Amino acid sequence: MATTFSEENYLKAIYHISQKHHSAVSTNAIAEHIRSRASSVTDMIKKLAEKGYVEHIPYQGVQLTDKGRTVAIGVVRKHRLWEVFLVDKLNFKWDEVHDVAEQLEHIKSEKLINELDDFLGNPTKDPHGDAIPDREGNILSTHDALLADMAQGEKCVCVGVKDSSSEFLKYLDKHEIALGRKIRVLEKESFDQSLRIRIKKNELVISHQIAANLYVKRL
Amino acid sequence: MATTFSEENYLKAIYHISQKHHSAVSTNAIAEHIRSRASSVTDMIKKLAEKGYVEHIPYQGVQLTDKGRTVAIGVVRKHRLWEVFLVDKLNFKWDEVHDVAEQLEHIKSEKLINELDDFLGNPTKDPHGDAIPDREGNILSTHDALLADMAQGEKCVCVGVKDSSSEFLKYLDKHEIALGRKIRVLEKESFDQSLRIRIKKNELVISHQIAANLYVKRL
DNA sequence: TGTAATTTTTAGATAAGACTAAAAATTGAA
DNA sequence: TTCAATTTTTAGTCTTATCTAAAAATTACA
Repeated sequence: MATTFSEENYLKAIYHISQKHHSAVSTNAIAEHIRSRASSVTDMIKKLAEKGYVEHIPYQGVQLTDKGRTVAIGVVRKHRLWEVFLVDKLNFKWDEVHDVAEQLEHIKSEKLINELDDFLGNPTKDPHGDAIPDREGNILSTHDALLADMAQGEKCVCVGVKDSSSEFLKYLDKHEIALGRKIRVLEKESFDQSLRIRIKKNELVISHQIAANLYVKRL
Repeated sequence: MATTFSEENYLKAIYHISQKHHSAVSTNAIAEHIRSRASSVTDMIKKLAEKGYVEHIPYQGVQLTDKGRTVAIGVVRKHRLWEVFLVDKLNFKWDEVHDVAEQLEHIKSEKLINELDDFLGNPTKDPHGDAIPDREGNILSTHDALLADMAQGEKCVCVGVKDSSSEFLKYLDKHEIALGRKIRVLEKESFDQSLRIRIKKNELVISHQIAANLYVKRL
C-alpha cells in the first residue's frame, strides 16, 4: 500500500502538530495547518484510519499509529535531507528551500534517500537547525532553550529557528544572525521583553517576537 | 498555467514518439507508449489542444506546438540530468535510474534544475548516452550509427543504447559492454547477422538484436 | 442545566484522470 | 467500391481529493 502525496501531507501535519501539543490532534488544527477545510480533513482521517495510519475517536481527534508515525518520520527525514542538499550542494539560501523540499519529500525510493544521506555526510540537522531522523526513524528531541529564555548577561549560541518562514529567515539574514553564531544578552527590557544583544561585535536590539523564535544553547 | 504530472507525461511521450516517426503521432501510439487506453489519450489530447500544447486533427494525430515542445524538452532535460546525478553522485547503476528519474523529472523549480546542471558540470549526455538539452532547450541530435551497421573488420566505440530497459542494460553489464568501450567487429555471420566482436581483449558473440540496440561511433 | 457557540461530521457537488463498452470514422482489401 | 477490420472518439462510470452548506455532536457559560 503505497501512500499518496496527500496522505503523506496529512500524516506529516498530524506528526508536527502532535509534537507541539502532546495530545490528540483536532480536525480543525489539521485543516488550519494544511490550509484546507475541516470537512476535507474528516474525509482523509477516515481513509487514514481505515488504512491503519491513525486512530480516530470522533470529536476527540486523531493519533498516529506506529505505522503512521513511521511514514510521517520518513517524510520529515526526506524533507530535511533534501533541504541540506539544496543548501550545501546547490547554493540555495535557507529561506528558499521549503517549496522545493515539499515536492522532493514525496519521491519514493529507499535507495535514493539513503544514498543521499551518505552523500551529504549523514547530517543530523537541517539548515534551520531541525533534527534529521536517521534511517531507522530515530530522531533526537533536543528541547532547546529559546533566546527569549536567556537572562541578562548570559551567553549562548544559535542552534535553530522555531519559525522557518521565509520572512523570519530573511530578517535574521539581514541582521547577520546565523546558526552557530554566539550571542550575549546585554540587557533585557522588562517592559516589552525586548533584548539588547551583542552578536559579531555589534549591538542589536531585537523584539520578544524574534527572541521567542530562535533556539539557542547556553554557553 | 502549471502543467500536471500527467500532462507532462503525455507531452514527453508525444515528443519521444515524434522523434522516431517524424510524422503526426497517433492516439494508439501514445496509448501504447504510456500504457493506457486510447480513450484516455483522446481525453488528454483534447485538454492539451485546448491549452495550446498540441495541434490535433481528429483521426490524423497530434503534433507538439512550440509551447508543447518546450515543456516536453524541459521534462527530458530534467529526467536526464537527474539520471546523471543518480549515477555520478549516488552510486546508482545505469539500469536502476529510470523509475526514480520518472518521479524527479516532475519537480518544479527553475533554480533547482539549473543549479543541478552546474553542480554536475553541465553534462551533455546521460548515463545511457542520450543527449541532455541545455537550458535553452537546444539538443544535439547526433544520429549515431548502430553496432549492427558496422562491417567486418571495422572498429568503433560504444556511445549509447537505443533500448534502455533494465534487462538490456544488465545484459551489457554482464558482458562488460559499457559506454566508451572500444569494439572491433571480427566477423559478421550472414545467416543471422550475429557478430563476433573483440571487446576488452575478449571475444564475444552477440546477436543482431543486441547489435541493433547499441549506438557506436566509427573509429 | 439549558441554550448558544464551536467543532465535527454528513451530504452532495466538482474536477482530474483513468477505465469499459459502444458508436463513428477511416482504411484497406477483395 | 463496398464491406470488414482497425482506429478513434463518445458516453458513461469510477476513484481521489477537494469544496460548500447543512446537520449533528460537543463544549462552554450564564
